[in-house]
Amino acid sequence: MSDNHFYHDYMGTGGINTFPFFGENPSNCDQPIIPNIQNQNQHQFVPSSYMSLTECLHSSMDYNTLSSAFGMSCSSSEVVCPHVDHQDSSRKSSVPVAAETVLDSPLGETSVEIPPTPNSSTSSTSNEAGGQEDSSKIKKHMQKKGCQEEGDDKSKKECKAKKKGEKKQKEQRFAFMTKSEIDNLEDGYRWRKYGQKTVKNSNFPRNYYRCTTQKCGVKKRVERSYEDPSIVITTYEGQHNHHCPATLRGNSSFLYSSSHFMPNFPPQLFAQMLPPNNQQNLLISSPYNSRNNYHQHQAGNPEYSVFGGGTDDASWIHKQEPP
DNA sequence: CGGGTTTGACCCGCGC
DNA sequence: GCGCGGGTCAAACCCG
Repeated sequence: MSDNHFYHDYMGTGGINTFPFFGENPSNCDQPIIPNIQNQNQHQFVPSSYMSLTECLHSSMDYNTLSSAFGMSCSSSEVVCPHVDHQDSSRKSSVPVAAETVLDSPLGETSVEIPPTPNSSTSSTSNEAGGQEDSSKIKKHMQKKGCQEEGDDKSKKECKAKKKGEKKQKEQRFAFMTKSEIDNLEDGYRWRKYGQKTVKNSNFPRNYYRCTTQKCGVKKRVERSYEDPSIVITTYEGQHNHHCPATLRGNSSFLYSSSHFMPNFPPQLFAQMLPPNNQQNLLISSPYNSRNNYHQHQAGNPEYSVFGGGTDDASWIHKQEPP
């Protein structure tokens, strides 16, 4: 089993598909595959040779491009791990998908992209992530008090009708697997745990976290693979509408890169842009890695493509030395 | 005392 | 309609 995988599920396509970089067989998870983005001819952010992370971030590549490179099309925007969702794929496949995705430019400017899909009748901004949570809270509150207190059948019916109308929109999601002994991997953001559930067919509970920043509705789920307990599956939902707190403390070019330029993009994703064949890769531990280790790796090193392995967090990225 | 965690209860969507 | 399972709430608790 490799240590670093991404899976992709195209929501709304009627079933679970794997992340494009992994081919068509979900069971391919055992084969570590570095994204060959060059082959994704519709994606233009990768030049003829691999670029450095910094180059990537300073290039015309934006969240949009990146997200599409990762298969996060705007109309189908969930990346999931089959280990997590296979067991429940029948449910998932019928979940409606948000028709639009909020994308952040490399400079942190938020833009709204509305894809030309029939479902794209609404639009949203990243700030609505928090608003969505607020509304759901209100909704809950209404359910518990408002609707019940009003009492008469008419208002109850109206309440129900309203609920039917406002079908819950799915936030953009993606999941990744990391080999780690630590469940809650440090990613620079501050999270508050709000729930824990036992998962069917798994000995390990699933933990629910919410970004502690006010009005940021980003959530993440953390669980261990029931197939390989050493693997942590982290699922992010939504997009941060603020800078990474660790960035604000300001202590690393890495944070600057991943969080300033692409504040909503988890650092771990950058690890997927690794050049598979460059000779000198620096594995840089994240500055918010408590151990603050720095490691140098060579191509062919068995630890290559491992991020998080050997330390207590998975926030490593590879950096290509300039030619 | 404020902020985070725990955990039982509740809600909701889905399949049967 | 019912039961199941995932997701969320919120009171109680913990900790620095």
